[in-house]
Amino acid sequence: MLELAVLGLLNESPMHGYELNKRLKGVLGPFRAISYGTLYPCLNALQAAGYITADDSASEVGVGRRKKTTYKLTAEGKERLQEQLAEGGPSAWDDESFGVRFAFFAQTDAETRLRILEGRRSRLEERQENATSSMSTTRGRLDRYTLELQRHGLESVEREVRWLNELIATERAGVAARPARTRRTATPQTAK
Amino acid sequence: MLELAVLGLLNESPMHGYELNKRLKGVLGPFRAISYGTLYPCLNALQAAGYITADDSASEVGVGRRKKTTYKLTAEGKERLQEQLAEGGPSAWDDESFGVRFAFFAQTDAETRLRILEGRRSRLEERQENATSSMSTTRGRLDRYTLELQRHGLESVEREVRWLNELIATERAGVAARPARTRRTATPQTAK
DNA sequence: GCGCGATGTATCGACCTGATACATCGACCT
DNA sequence: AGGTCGATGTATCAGGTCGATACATCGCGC
Repeated sequence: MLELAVLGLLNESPMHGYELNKRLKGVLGPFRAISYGTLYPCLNALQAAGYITADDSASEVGVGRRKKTTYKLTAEGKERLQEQLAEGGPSAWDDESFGVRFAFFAQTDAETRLRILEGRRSRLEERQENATSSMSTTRGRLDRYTLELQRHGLESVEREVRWLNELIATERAGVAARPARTRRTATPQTAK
Repeated sequence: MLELAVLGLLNESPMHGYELNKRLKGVLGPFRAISYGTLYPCLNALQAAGYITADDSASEVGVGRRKKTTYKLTAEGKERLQEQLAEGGPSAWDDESFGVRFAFFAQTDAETRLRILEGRRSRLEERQENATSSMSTTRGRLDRYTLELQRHGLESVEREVRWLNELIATERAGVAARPARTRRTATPQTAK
């Protein structure tokens, strides 16, 4: 999750932890930043796994120099990123994950984009059912505020579904225009 | 946070951990349930602090009886709940907290309701500014999808602000109708 | 009489957050 | 020059939370 975001950002250009964090909040939401207590351990793990390198540019000029560490993707890191982007499984429809996956859609192939969009939509529809069924169960026994909160929540979900519908339609139109061309030996998909 | 939700729910009626968890998901979002790994430790802490009691109804009929623990608010617990409800500080405008605070608005006095609603709104407006300013900074350098994500996020925030505006208007009208009557010696407010 | 899904309690490792600490840099003020 | 202040930059830790997992009982239908 965070791993994907970091890899994707570093793929655009190498940068410091601090800048990474700022860019991250533009990608994760676009609100909601993550904390350094999460980022730095993640960076260390990524480095240990060989997906990124950490150039410590302080070697010059001896003491007192400000510590700056520039992180860069390795070849393995790029491969890893491609893997992650291609994998559009159920974990990608979560609130948290979806935003990140979507943010890197430009680097994702059309098939995966569609799968993620549709997965997200069905996840949302599932929620609508849960909510409406639980509302009819507790029929009228809630106070005004609780009711209003649920109504607003439900409306938000409906809005997101409509948004997804538009996106899906656009994607399909795009796919129809240049059919299944992703410059890659199409791994034979089991139809539907 | 979770503490408030548990206290508020138990104030309506005593219940088991399992039911508590189900009700919680009706209150926290109304999506997003919390896990038992969070709930039970919290219940234990609450019990240790003397805010709730845990009646273990298995004492009868000897062995093999199914374990059921009914949690109930104590007098201290009710006091604690009132404290928590009255305290409408900055921590209450967070995404997570706000939903819970709102769900118990029926038990909250009008003044606090208004403070929380307005605090939430200013929090949201702050976000709008951040987002729009960072958008003009990175002017045009984002791809189509990132842009679309930000646009949608911003639109959601705008919608919530409008929602809050309506709620605030309603609250004010209500306060105007029965002026400052909360059956409680009005602690002399510094005007405005 | 037997399986199966809902009810019910509980814990553990892995992960994340918010607070905190420390240090340097550039810019502006006096 | 000297000073303060906010942004940049790296890092850790206690405490809280999640998801998975384990166990056991209840009521129901077949």
